[in-house]
Amino acid sequence: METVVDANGGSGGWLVVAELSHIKELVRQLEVHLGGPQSQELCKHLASQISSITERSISLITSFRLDWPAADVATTPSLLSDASDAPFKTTKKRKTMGNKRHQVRVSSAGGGDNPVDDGHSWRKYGQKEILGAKHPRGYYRCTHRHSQGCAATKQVQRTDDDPTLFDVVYLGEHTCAQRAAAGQAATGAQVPEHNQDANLTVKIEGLAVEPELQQGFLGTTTPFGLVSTPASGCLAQERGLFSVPSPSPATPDSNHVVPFPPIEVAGDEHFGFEEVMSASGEGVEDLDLYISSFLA
DNA sequence: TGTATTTGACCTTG
DNA sequence: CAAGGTCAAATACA
Repeated sequence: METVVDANGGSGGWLVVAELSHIKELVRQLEVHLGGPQSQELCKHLASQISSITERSISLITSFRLDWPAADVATTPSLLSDASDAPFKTTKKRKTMGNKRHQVRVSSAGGGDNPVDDGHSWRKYGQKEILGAKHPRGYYRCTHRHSQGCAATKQVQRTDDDPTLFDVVYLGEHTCAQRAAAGQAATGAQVPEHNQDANLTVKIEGLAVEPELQQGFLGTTTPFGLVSTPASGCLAQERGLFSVPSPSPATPDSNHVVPFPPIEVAGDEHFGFEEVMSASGEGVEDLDLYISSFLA
C-alpha cells in the first residue's frame, strides 16, 4: 500500500503538517521543562529547534503556494470566501443547501467514476455537464436522506487536466446515524459498488484546522500525521476522515484511503490551511501569528 | 422484486 | 436568460 497525500500535487502539505506537529511537540517539551533543574540550556535548545523548524515550514508553505496549479488558483479564492461557494471552475455564484462545505481532491487509480469510499453510503441523484469542464459533475446524496432525513450531499467531478483526479465537494452535515456503517464501509459492507478503497490515492486540496481534528491530526505518531484512530462519529466522517482499511506496507500499485480534514469553507470557528498559506504572502510575522493560532 | 443509476425536465439563482 | 442543482420516471442490476 502506498499512500500519496498532498496539499497541492506535491508532498509539501503533509511535510508542513509534519513540521507543525513537530513544533507542537517541542513546545510541549518546552512547557514541561520550564522551571526544571536544567531548564535554561534545554529551553534554549528547544527554542532553537522550534525556530529552525518554523523557518522550514515557512519555506515549504511559500514553495507550494508558488506551485499551485492554475486551476486551483482559479478555484481557491472562492473557497475562501463565504460569499462565493461556486465549486470548481464556475463563474456563477449559487447558494446551495447547508452552510458546511468541504472540498477534497481525490485520485482513483482504479479509474471508476466514484473516486473514494469516504465511509458513507451515497446515492447518485443527478449528473450535469458543467460549462467549461470536460467532465460532467455527479450529484450524490446520503442514502439515509429519506429514512433519517440526512441532508448531506456531495458533488464529484473529474478534473480537466487529470482524468484520474476528482474534485469532491461535500455539502451539508451528516445527521444520519451511520457511524457504525461508516466503519464497516471501509471493508466494503455498506457501499454496494464503486468501492475502490483498495486502489486509491487521496490528494488533499487543503485542510481545515479544527480543534478536535488538530488533536488527532497533530498529535498522531504515524508518518505524515495520518490519523488512524476511528472517527468519533458521523460528523467527523463527514468532515473528511476517510476510512483507513489497514496500515499495510506500501506497494507501488496500491494506495489506501487517507484520513484528512478537507477544506471547511463556511464555519466561523475554523480557518482553512489555505488561509494560512495566503498569510505567508503578507510577511513572516503574520505567518508566525497564523502558525501560533494553528498550534494553539 | 427491491434498490441503485441514468437522464431529461423542471426549478432556482445570479 | 443561462447555468447549476434537483426531481422523478425509466431503466439496469443483483
